[in-house]
Amino acid sequence: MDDQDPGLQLVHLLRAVTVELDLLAAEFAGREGLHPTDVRALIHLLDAGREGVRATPGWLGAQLGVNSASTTALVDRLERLGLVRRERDTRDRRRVLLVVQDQAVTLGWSFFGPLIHEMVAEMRAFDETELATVRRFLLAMRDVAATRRRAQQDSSARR
Amino acid sequence: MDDQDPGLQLVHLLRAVTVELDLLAAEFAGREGLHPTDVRALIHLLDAGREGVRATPGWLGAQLGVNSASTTALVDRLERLGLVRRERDTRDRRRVLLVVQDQAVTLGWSFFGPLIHEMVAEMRAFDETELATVRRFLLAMRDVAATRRRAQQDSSARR
DNA sequence: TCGAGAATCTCGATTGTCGAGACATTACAG
DNA sequence: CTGTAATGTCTCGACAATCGAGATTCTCGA
Repeated sequence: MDDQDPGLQLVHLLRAVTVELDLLAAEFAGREGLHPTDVRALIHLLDAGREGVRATPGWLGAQLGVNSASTTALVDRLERLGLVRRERDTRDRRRVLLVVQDQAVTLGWSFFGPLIHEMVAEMRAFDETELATVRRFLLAMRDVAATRRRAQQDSSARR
Repeated sequence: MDDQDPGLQLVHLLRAVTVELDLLAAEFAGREGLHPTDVRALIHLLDAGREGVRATPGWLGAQLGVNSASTTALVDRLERLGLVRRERDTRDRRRVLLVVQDQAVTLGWSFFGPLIHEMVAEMRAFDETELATVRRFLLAMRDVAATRRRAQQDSSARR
């Protein structure tokens, strides 16, 4: 009935994966009494911690695509939950540094840990060459999306 | 500093792709004056249309993971925007069928069309064997997420 | 020193989401 | 056939996440 083109099939499949992951995150959010945005923020904060990036409200808001008022409210929530702590930057005192608390790491792991574990386990069915191919593919798709997003941001900022 | 494990790398990369796609959808939503949920609904409605599935409010709500009140409000919005039309099912008169309007298809294509096109173009850098590998990989990841989600839904429904 | 610009926060309004429950319809047991 | 349970959708009231506009505090270059 549809999709002879293997390319189209893959696009739909990739989207199906993102749909599933989003629903999984939403489910986790609901169970923990936090909102989908909070989970997304948690992801970025943990990434930042792992990569040694210094997180600030402005940075976080940019990552999530929300405005500054929402970011403040978001950080308030995360702070109230004990997931992050606000700390004035001593160098640039306009800035606030978001310090990820241990509890956030624990919470993040309780959700992502098992998921990651299962995914990595599934990957054992692929040899190194195949994983390299997948990696190349995902990088290409990410770049398409990222490039397209930047282009549209610019064109809307120009108005 | 991190990630010697190629498996972990891939998990993070997969997540990065979903983050980009979500942001892209959010950007599109904001530009068109609709909400992220509306875009997600549009995706599922177009899929249903393409696959010949008869969409109803209950079905749509289940796809999106929102409750019935939100679903009603969502369908109200979509109907007001002229994207779908409500139509009573003559066989089971409790049901309402969601008929996707041409305008929805046009709108969906204006967003997904170029994106899909670029992605398919990028895939020309892969031969058939490689695409088959990617397909196998994505199917595995989707199933991990889907299985995990169902498991957690069941465990929370049991309470 | 002064002014432009950056980073964060406050305020008021809008609106998407939820929980509980109403209503109509269908399915099924007796 | 009849009454009862289950299903699909919608209504209502409350909550809270988000936004736009603007205030505040601070940095940095002229």
